[in-house]
Amino acid sequence: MKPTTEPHASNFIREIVADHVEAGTYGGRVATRFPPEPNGYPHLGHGMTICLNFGLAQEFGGQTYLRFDDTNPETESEEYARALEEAVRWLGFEPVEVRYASDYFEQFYAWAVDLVKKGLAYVDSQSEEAIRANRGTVTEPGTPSPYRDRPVEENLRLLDEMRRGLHPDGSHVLRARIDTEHGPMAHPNMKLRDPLMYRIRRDAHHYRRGDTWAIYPLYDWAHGQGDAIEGITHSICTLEFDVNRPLYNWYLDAIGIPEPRNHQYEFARFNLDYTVMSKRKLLRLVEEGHVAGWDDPRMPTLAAQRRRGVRPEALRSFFQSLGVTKVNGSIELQQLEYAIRDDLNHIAPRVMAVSRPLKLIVDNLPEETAWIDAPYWPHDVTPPTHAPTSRRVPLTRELWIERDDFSEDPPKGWRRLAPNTEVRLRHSYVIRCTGVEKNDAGEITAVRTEADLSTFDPATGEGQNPEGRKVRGVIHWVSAEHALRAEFRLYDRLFTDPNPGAHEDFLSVINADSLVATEGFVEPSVEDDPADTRYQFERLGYFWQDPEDSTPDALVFNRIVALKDTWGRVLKAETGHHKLTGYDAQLIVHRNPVLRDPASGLSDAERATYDALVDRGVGEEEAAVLAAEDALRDLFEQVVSAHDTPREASVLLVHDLRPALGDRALADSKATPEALATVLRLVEADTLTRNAAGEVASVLVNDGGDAQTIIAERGLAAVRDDAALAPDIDAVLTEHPDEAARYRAGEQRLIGFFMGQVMRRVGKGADAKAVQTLLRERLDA
RNA sequence: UGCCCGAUGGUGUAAUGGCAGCACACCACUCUUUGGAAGUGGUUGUGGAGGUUCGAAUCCUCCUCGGGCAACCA
Repeated sequence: MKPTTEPHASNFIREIVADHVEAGTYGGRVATRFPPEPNGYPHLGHGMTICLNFGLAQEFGGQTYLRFDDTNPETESEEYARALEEAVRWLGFEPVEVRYASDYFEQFYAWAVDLVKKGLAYVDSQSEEAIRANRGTVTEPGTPSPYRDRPVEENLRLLDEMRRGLHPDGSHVLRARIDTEHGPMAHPNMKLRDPLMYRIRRDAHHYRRGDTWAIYPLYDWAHGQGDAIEGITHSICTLEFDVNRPLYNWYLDAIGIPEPRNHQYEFARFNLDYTVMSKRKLLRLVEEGHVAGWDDPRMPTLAAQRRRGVRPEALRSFFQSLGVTKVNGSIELQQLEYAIRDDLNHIAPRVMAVSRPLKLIVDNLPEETAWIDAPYWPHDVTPPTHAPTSRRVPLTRELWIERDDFSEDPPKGWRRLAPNTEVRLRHSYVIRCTGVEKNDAGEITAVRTEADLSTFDPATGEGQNPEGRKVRGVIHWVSAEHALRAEFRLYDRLFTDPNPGAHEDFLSVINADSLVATEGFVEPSVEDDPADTRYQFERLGYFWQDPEDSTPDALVFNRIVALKDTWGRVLKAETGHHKLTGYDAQLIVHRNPVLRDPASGLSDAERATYDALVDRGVGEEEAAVLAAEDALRDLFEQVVSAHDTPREASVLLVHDLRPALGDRALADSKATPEALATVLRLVEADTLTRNAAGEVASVLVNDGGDAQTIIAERGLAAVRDDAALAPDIDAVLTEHPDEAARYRAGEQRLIGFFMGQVMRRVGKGADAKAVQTLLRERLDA
């Protein structure tokens, strides 16, 4: 495996893959796929999926296919497919091969014929409406189609005719014929009510297959099979497909794909605040002209982020920071912005630009231009190798400064220029404001200043503070004579509400100021740089030239991301303007504790059983479980008849045996009543600790056998005498002197830490009470 | 309302019965020729109620809340 720079943060899917690799489930092989439908431009969500799939395979020495899920000719196109492919490469990944679901159509069809022959699929000739109506609802079962038992020969003939385009759209479909214990068309999972496999699209033109096919497979009848054909091991998709998983497996069973085969795992897609991510909504933004196109830098598409100037490194680190879970949530914009800044900070040379110019005149400077050798990098950034470390910046009497950097009536905390105050010109003199010039309208047209010539030496680039005073403010500037004219495009969030999708019309919360274009100036040095140089314009943010619109004669700079703005925060707080990011206080619902009857959910008959159990000494919670679960209660009675301690038996069965079962039925348990009774006897006799009893129960469930043997084999017999425990306790105390000191200093809760350490050393046989007594004795001594 | 999935500070995510940690955000301070970066410190959390256990974010029960599923979309 080739080492990567970014560490692999773990997540639940990675754990599964790692377990499979270690267990050799697929012979150590890992194969993933990125399976987009080419019906839209890829966005950040796709980026996450790309990084997950490719990253996982990369880490475990596996491979990843790019597979276009092009089963719907009506919405898909070559343009989208190319954009998707480009996005993968831009993010830094190379598919082992590019595949198309449409290349598998012949194989899918052969499998479909096979299913028909097996009686597992049929041609349904109901209308679309009838099919929908007969599917039932989430709460009511559906009705089997009158064509469900159509003879195999007829199905075969019709399917062939459908394929050859002999039937109009909508006249027939091919459906899977799924029988379960719930009866036909009655499974609580709607996906399992005879799902459609093929629909007729006679006149649709597929962008790759042309007109060769008159029928097209649906998602479920394509995806798992595509995975199987490619030998995918881990098929990762988003959460909403979890209900499709049983069908995914049903189809694989039906066509006879043996284990070890592809399996589906789901994770939560992420939402980003102040953004929409659905293809439909993005399409509307583009088509209705709310943005300039799919790659408008305000869009969450990868093309847009790229054009904006975001680097793939930043996105990869952002996705990494997000993690992979099954929790539906929303990411704050700052998390993305942090990743972008963090990436740019160490690769972007610092230069000066003025986005909203104001003329400033330094009256006591000489006429001739002074050229200052100004460092590209701040003291705390190590420049990339081979990067130039400085450039020449012209200093003249007339400069442009930022309009926001001067105030006639500065607010509290102002560290910029104001009448009679001093400020440092970045890389140059300390200047003092001596006056302002205004036009007839009273607007400031120029600021007049004088430089303290002792504070800077243009020849050496050395500067020092004036005698006895510390100048805190620093402002950036460009020479009015030498600066290059430029347009600056300042981007902000596209919406004013963190969750635009929650509004009936998401366009109602569109941010009118999401793009502000200004005319300003940039220092002349940029003229000599490669056009794709990413800069930090000091005190403004990270910028680069727009790759579409910028030309040497008409420079256009995109603001990739603003700098973190502590001053802006202070100002807004003081002026009472609430930050856009502020959330409404969450509604706190205080619920009164209610006294609950554990038996409240039981039927009358179960209630009687429950009462009887409680009378025999069984705890209420346990009694409720036993009353509701007949099989478990039968076992309970058998255990009790072997050893008559109902309370203890109920605890063992409900809290130890049942969880050990997991998803399996009780019938799969290998634990005999007699063995369980023995466990109870041993606990009663203090030969077995309660902790170890759970362990024994778990082994009994999985492997059967008798309690005594298991205890002997695993060394689970109770250990409680001081002599046996002392060595381990002493060892733990010696290994953790710091914790011991903290405990003695009053951090009593650390007893839990020590307990854990000792228990881990001795094993489940250790008697917790004895350990604790001994531990306290030692620690208090 | 049937089935499925989920719930840890404001946000994202760790802790796999044993010290509730990390990052973003926020606040304060240090440093600073970027109100950047960096550094130090701090505020804030296991949805609720019971149960099991020496010990529960973790296991069990019920409740609450959120999401998904009834396209000839994927």
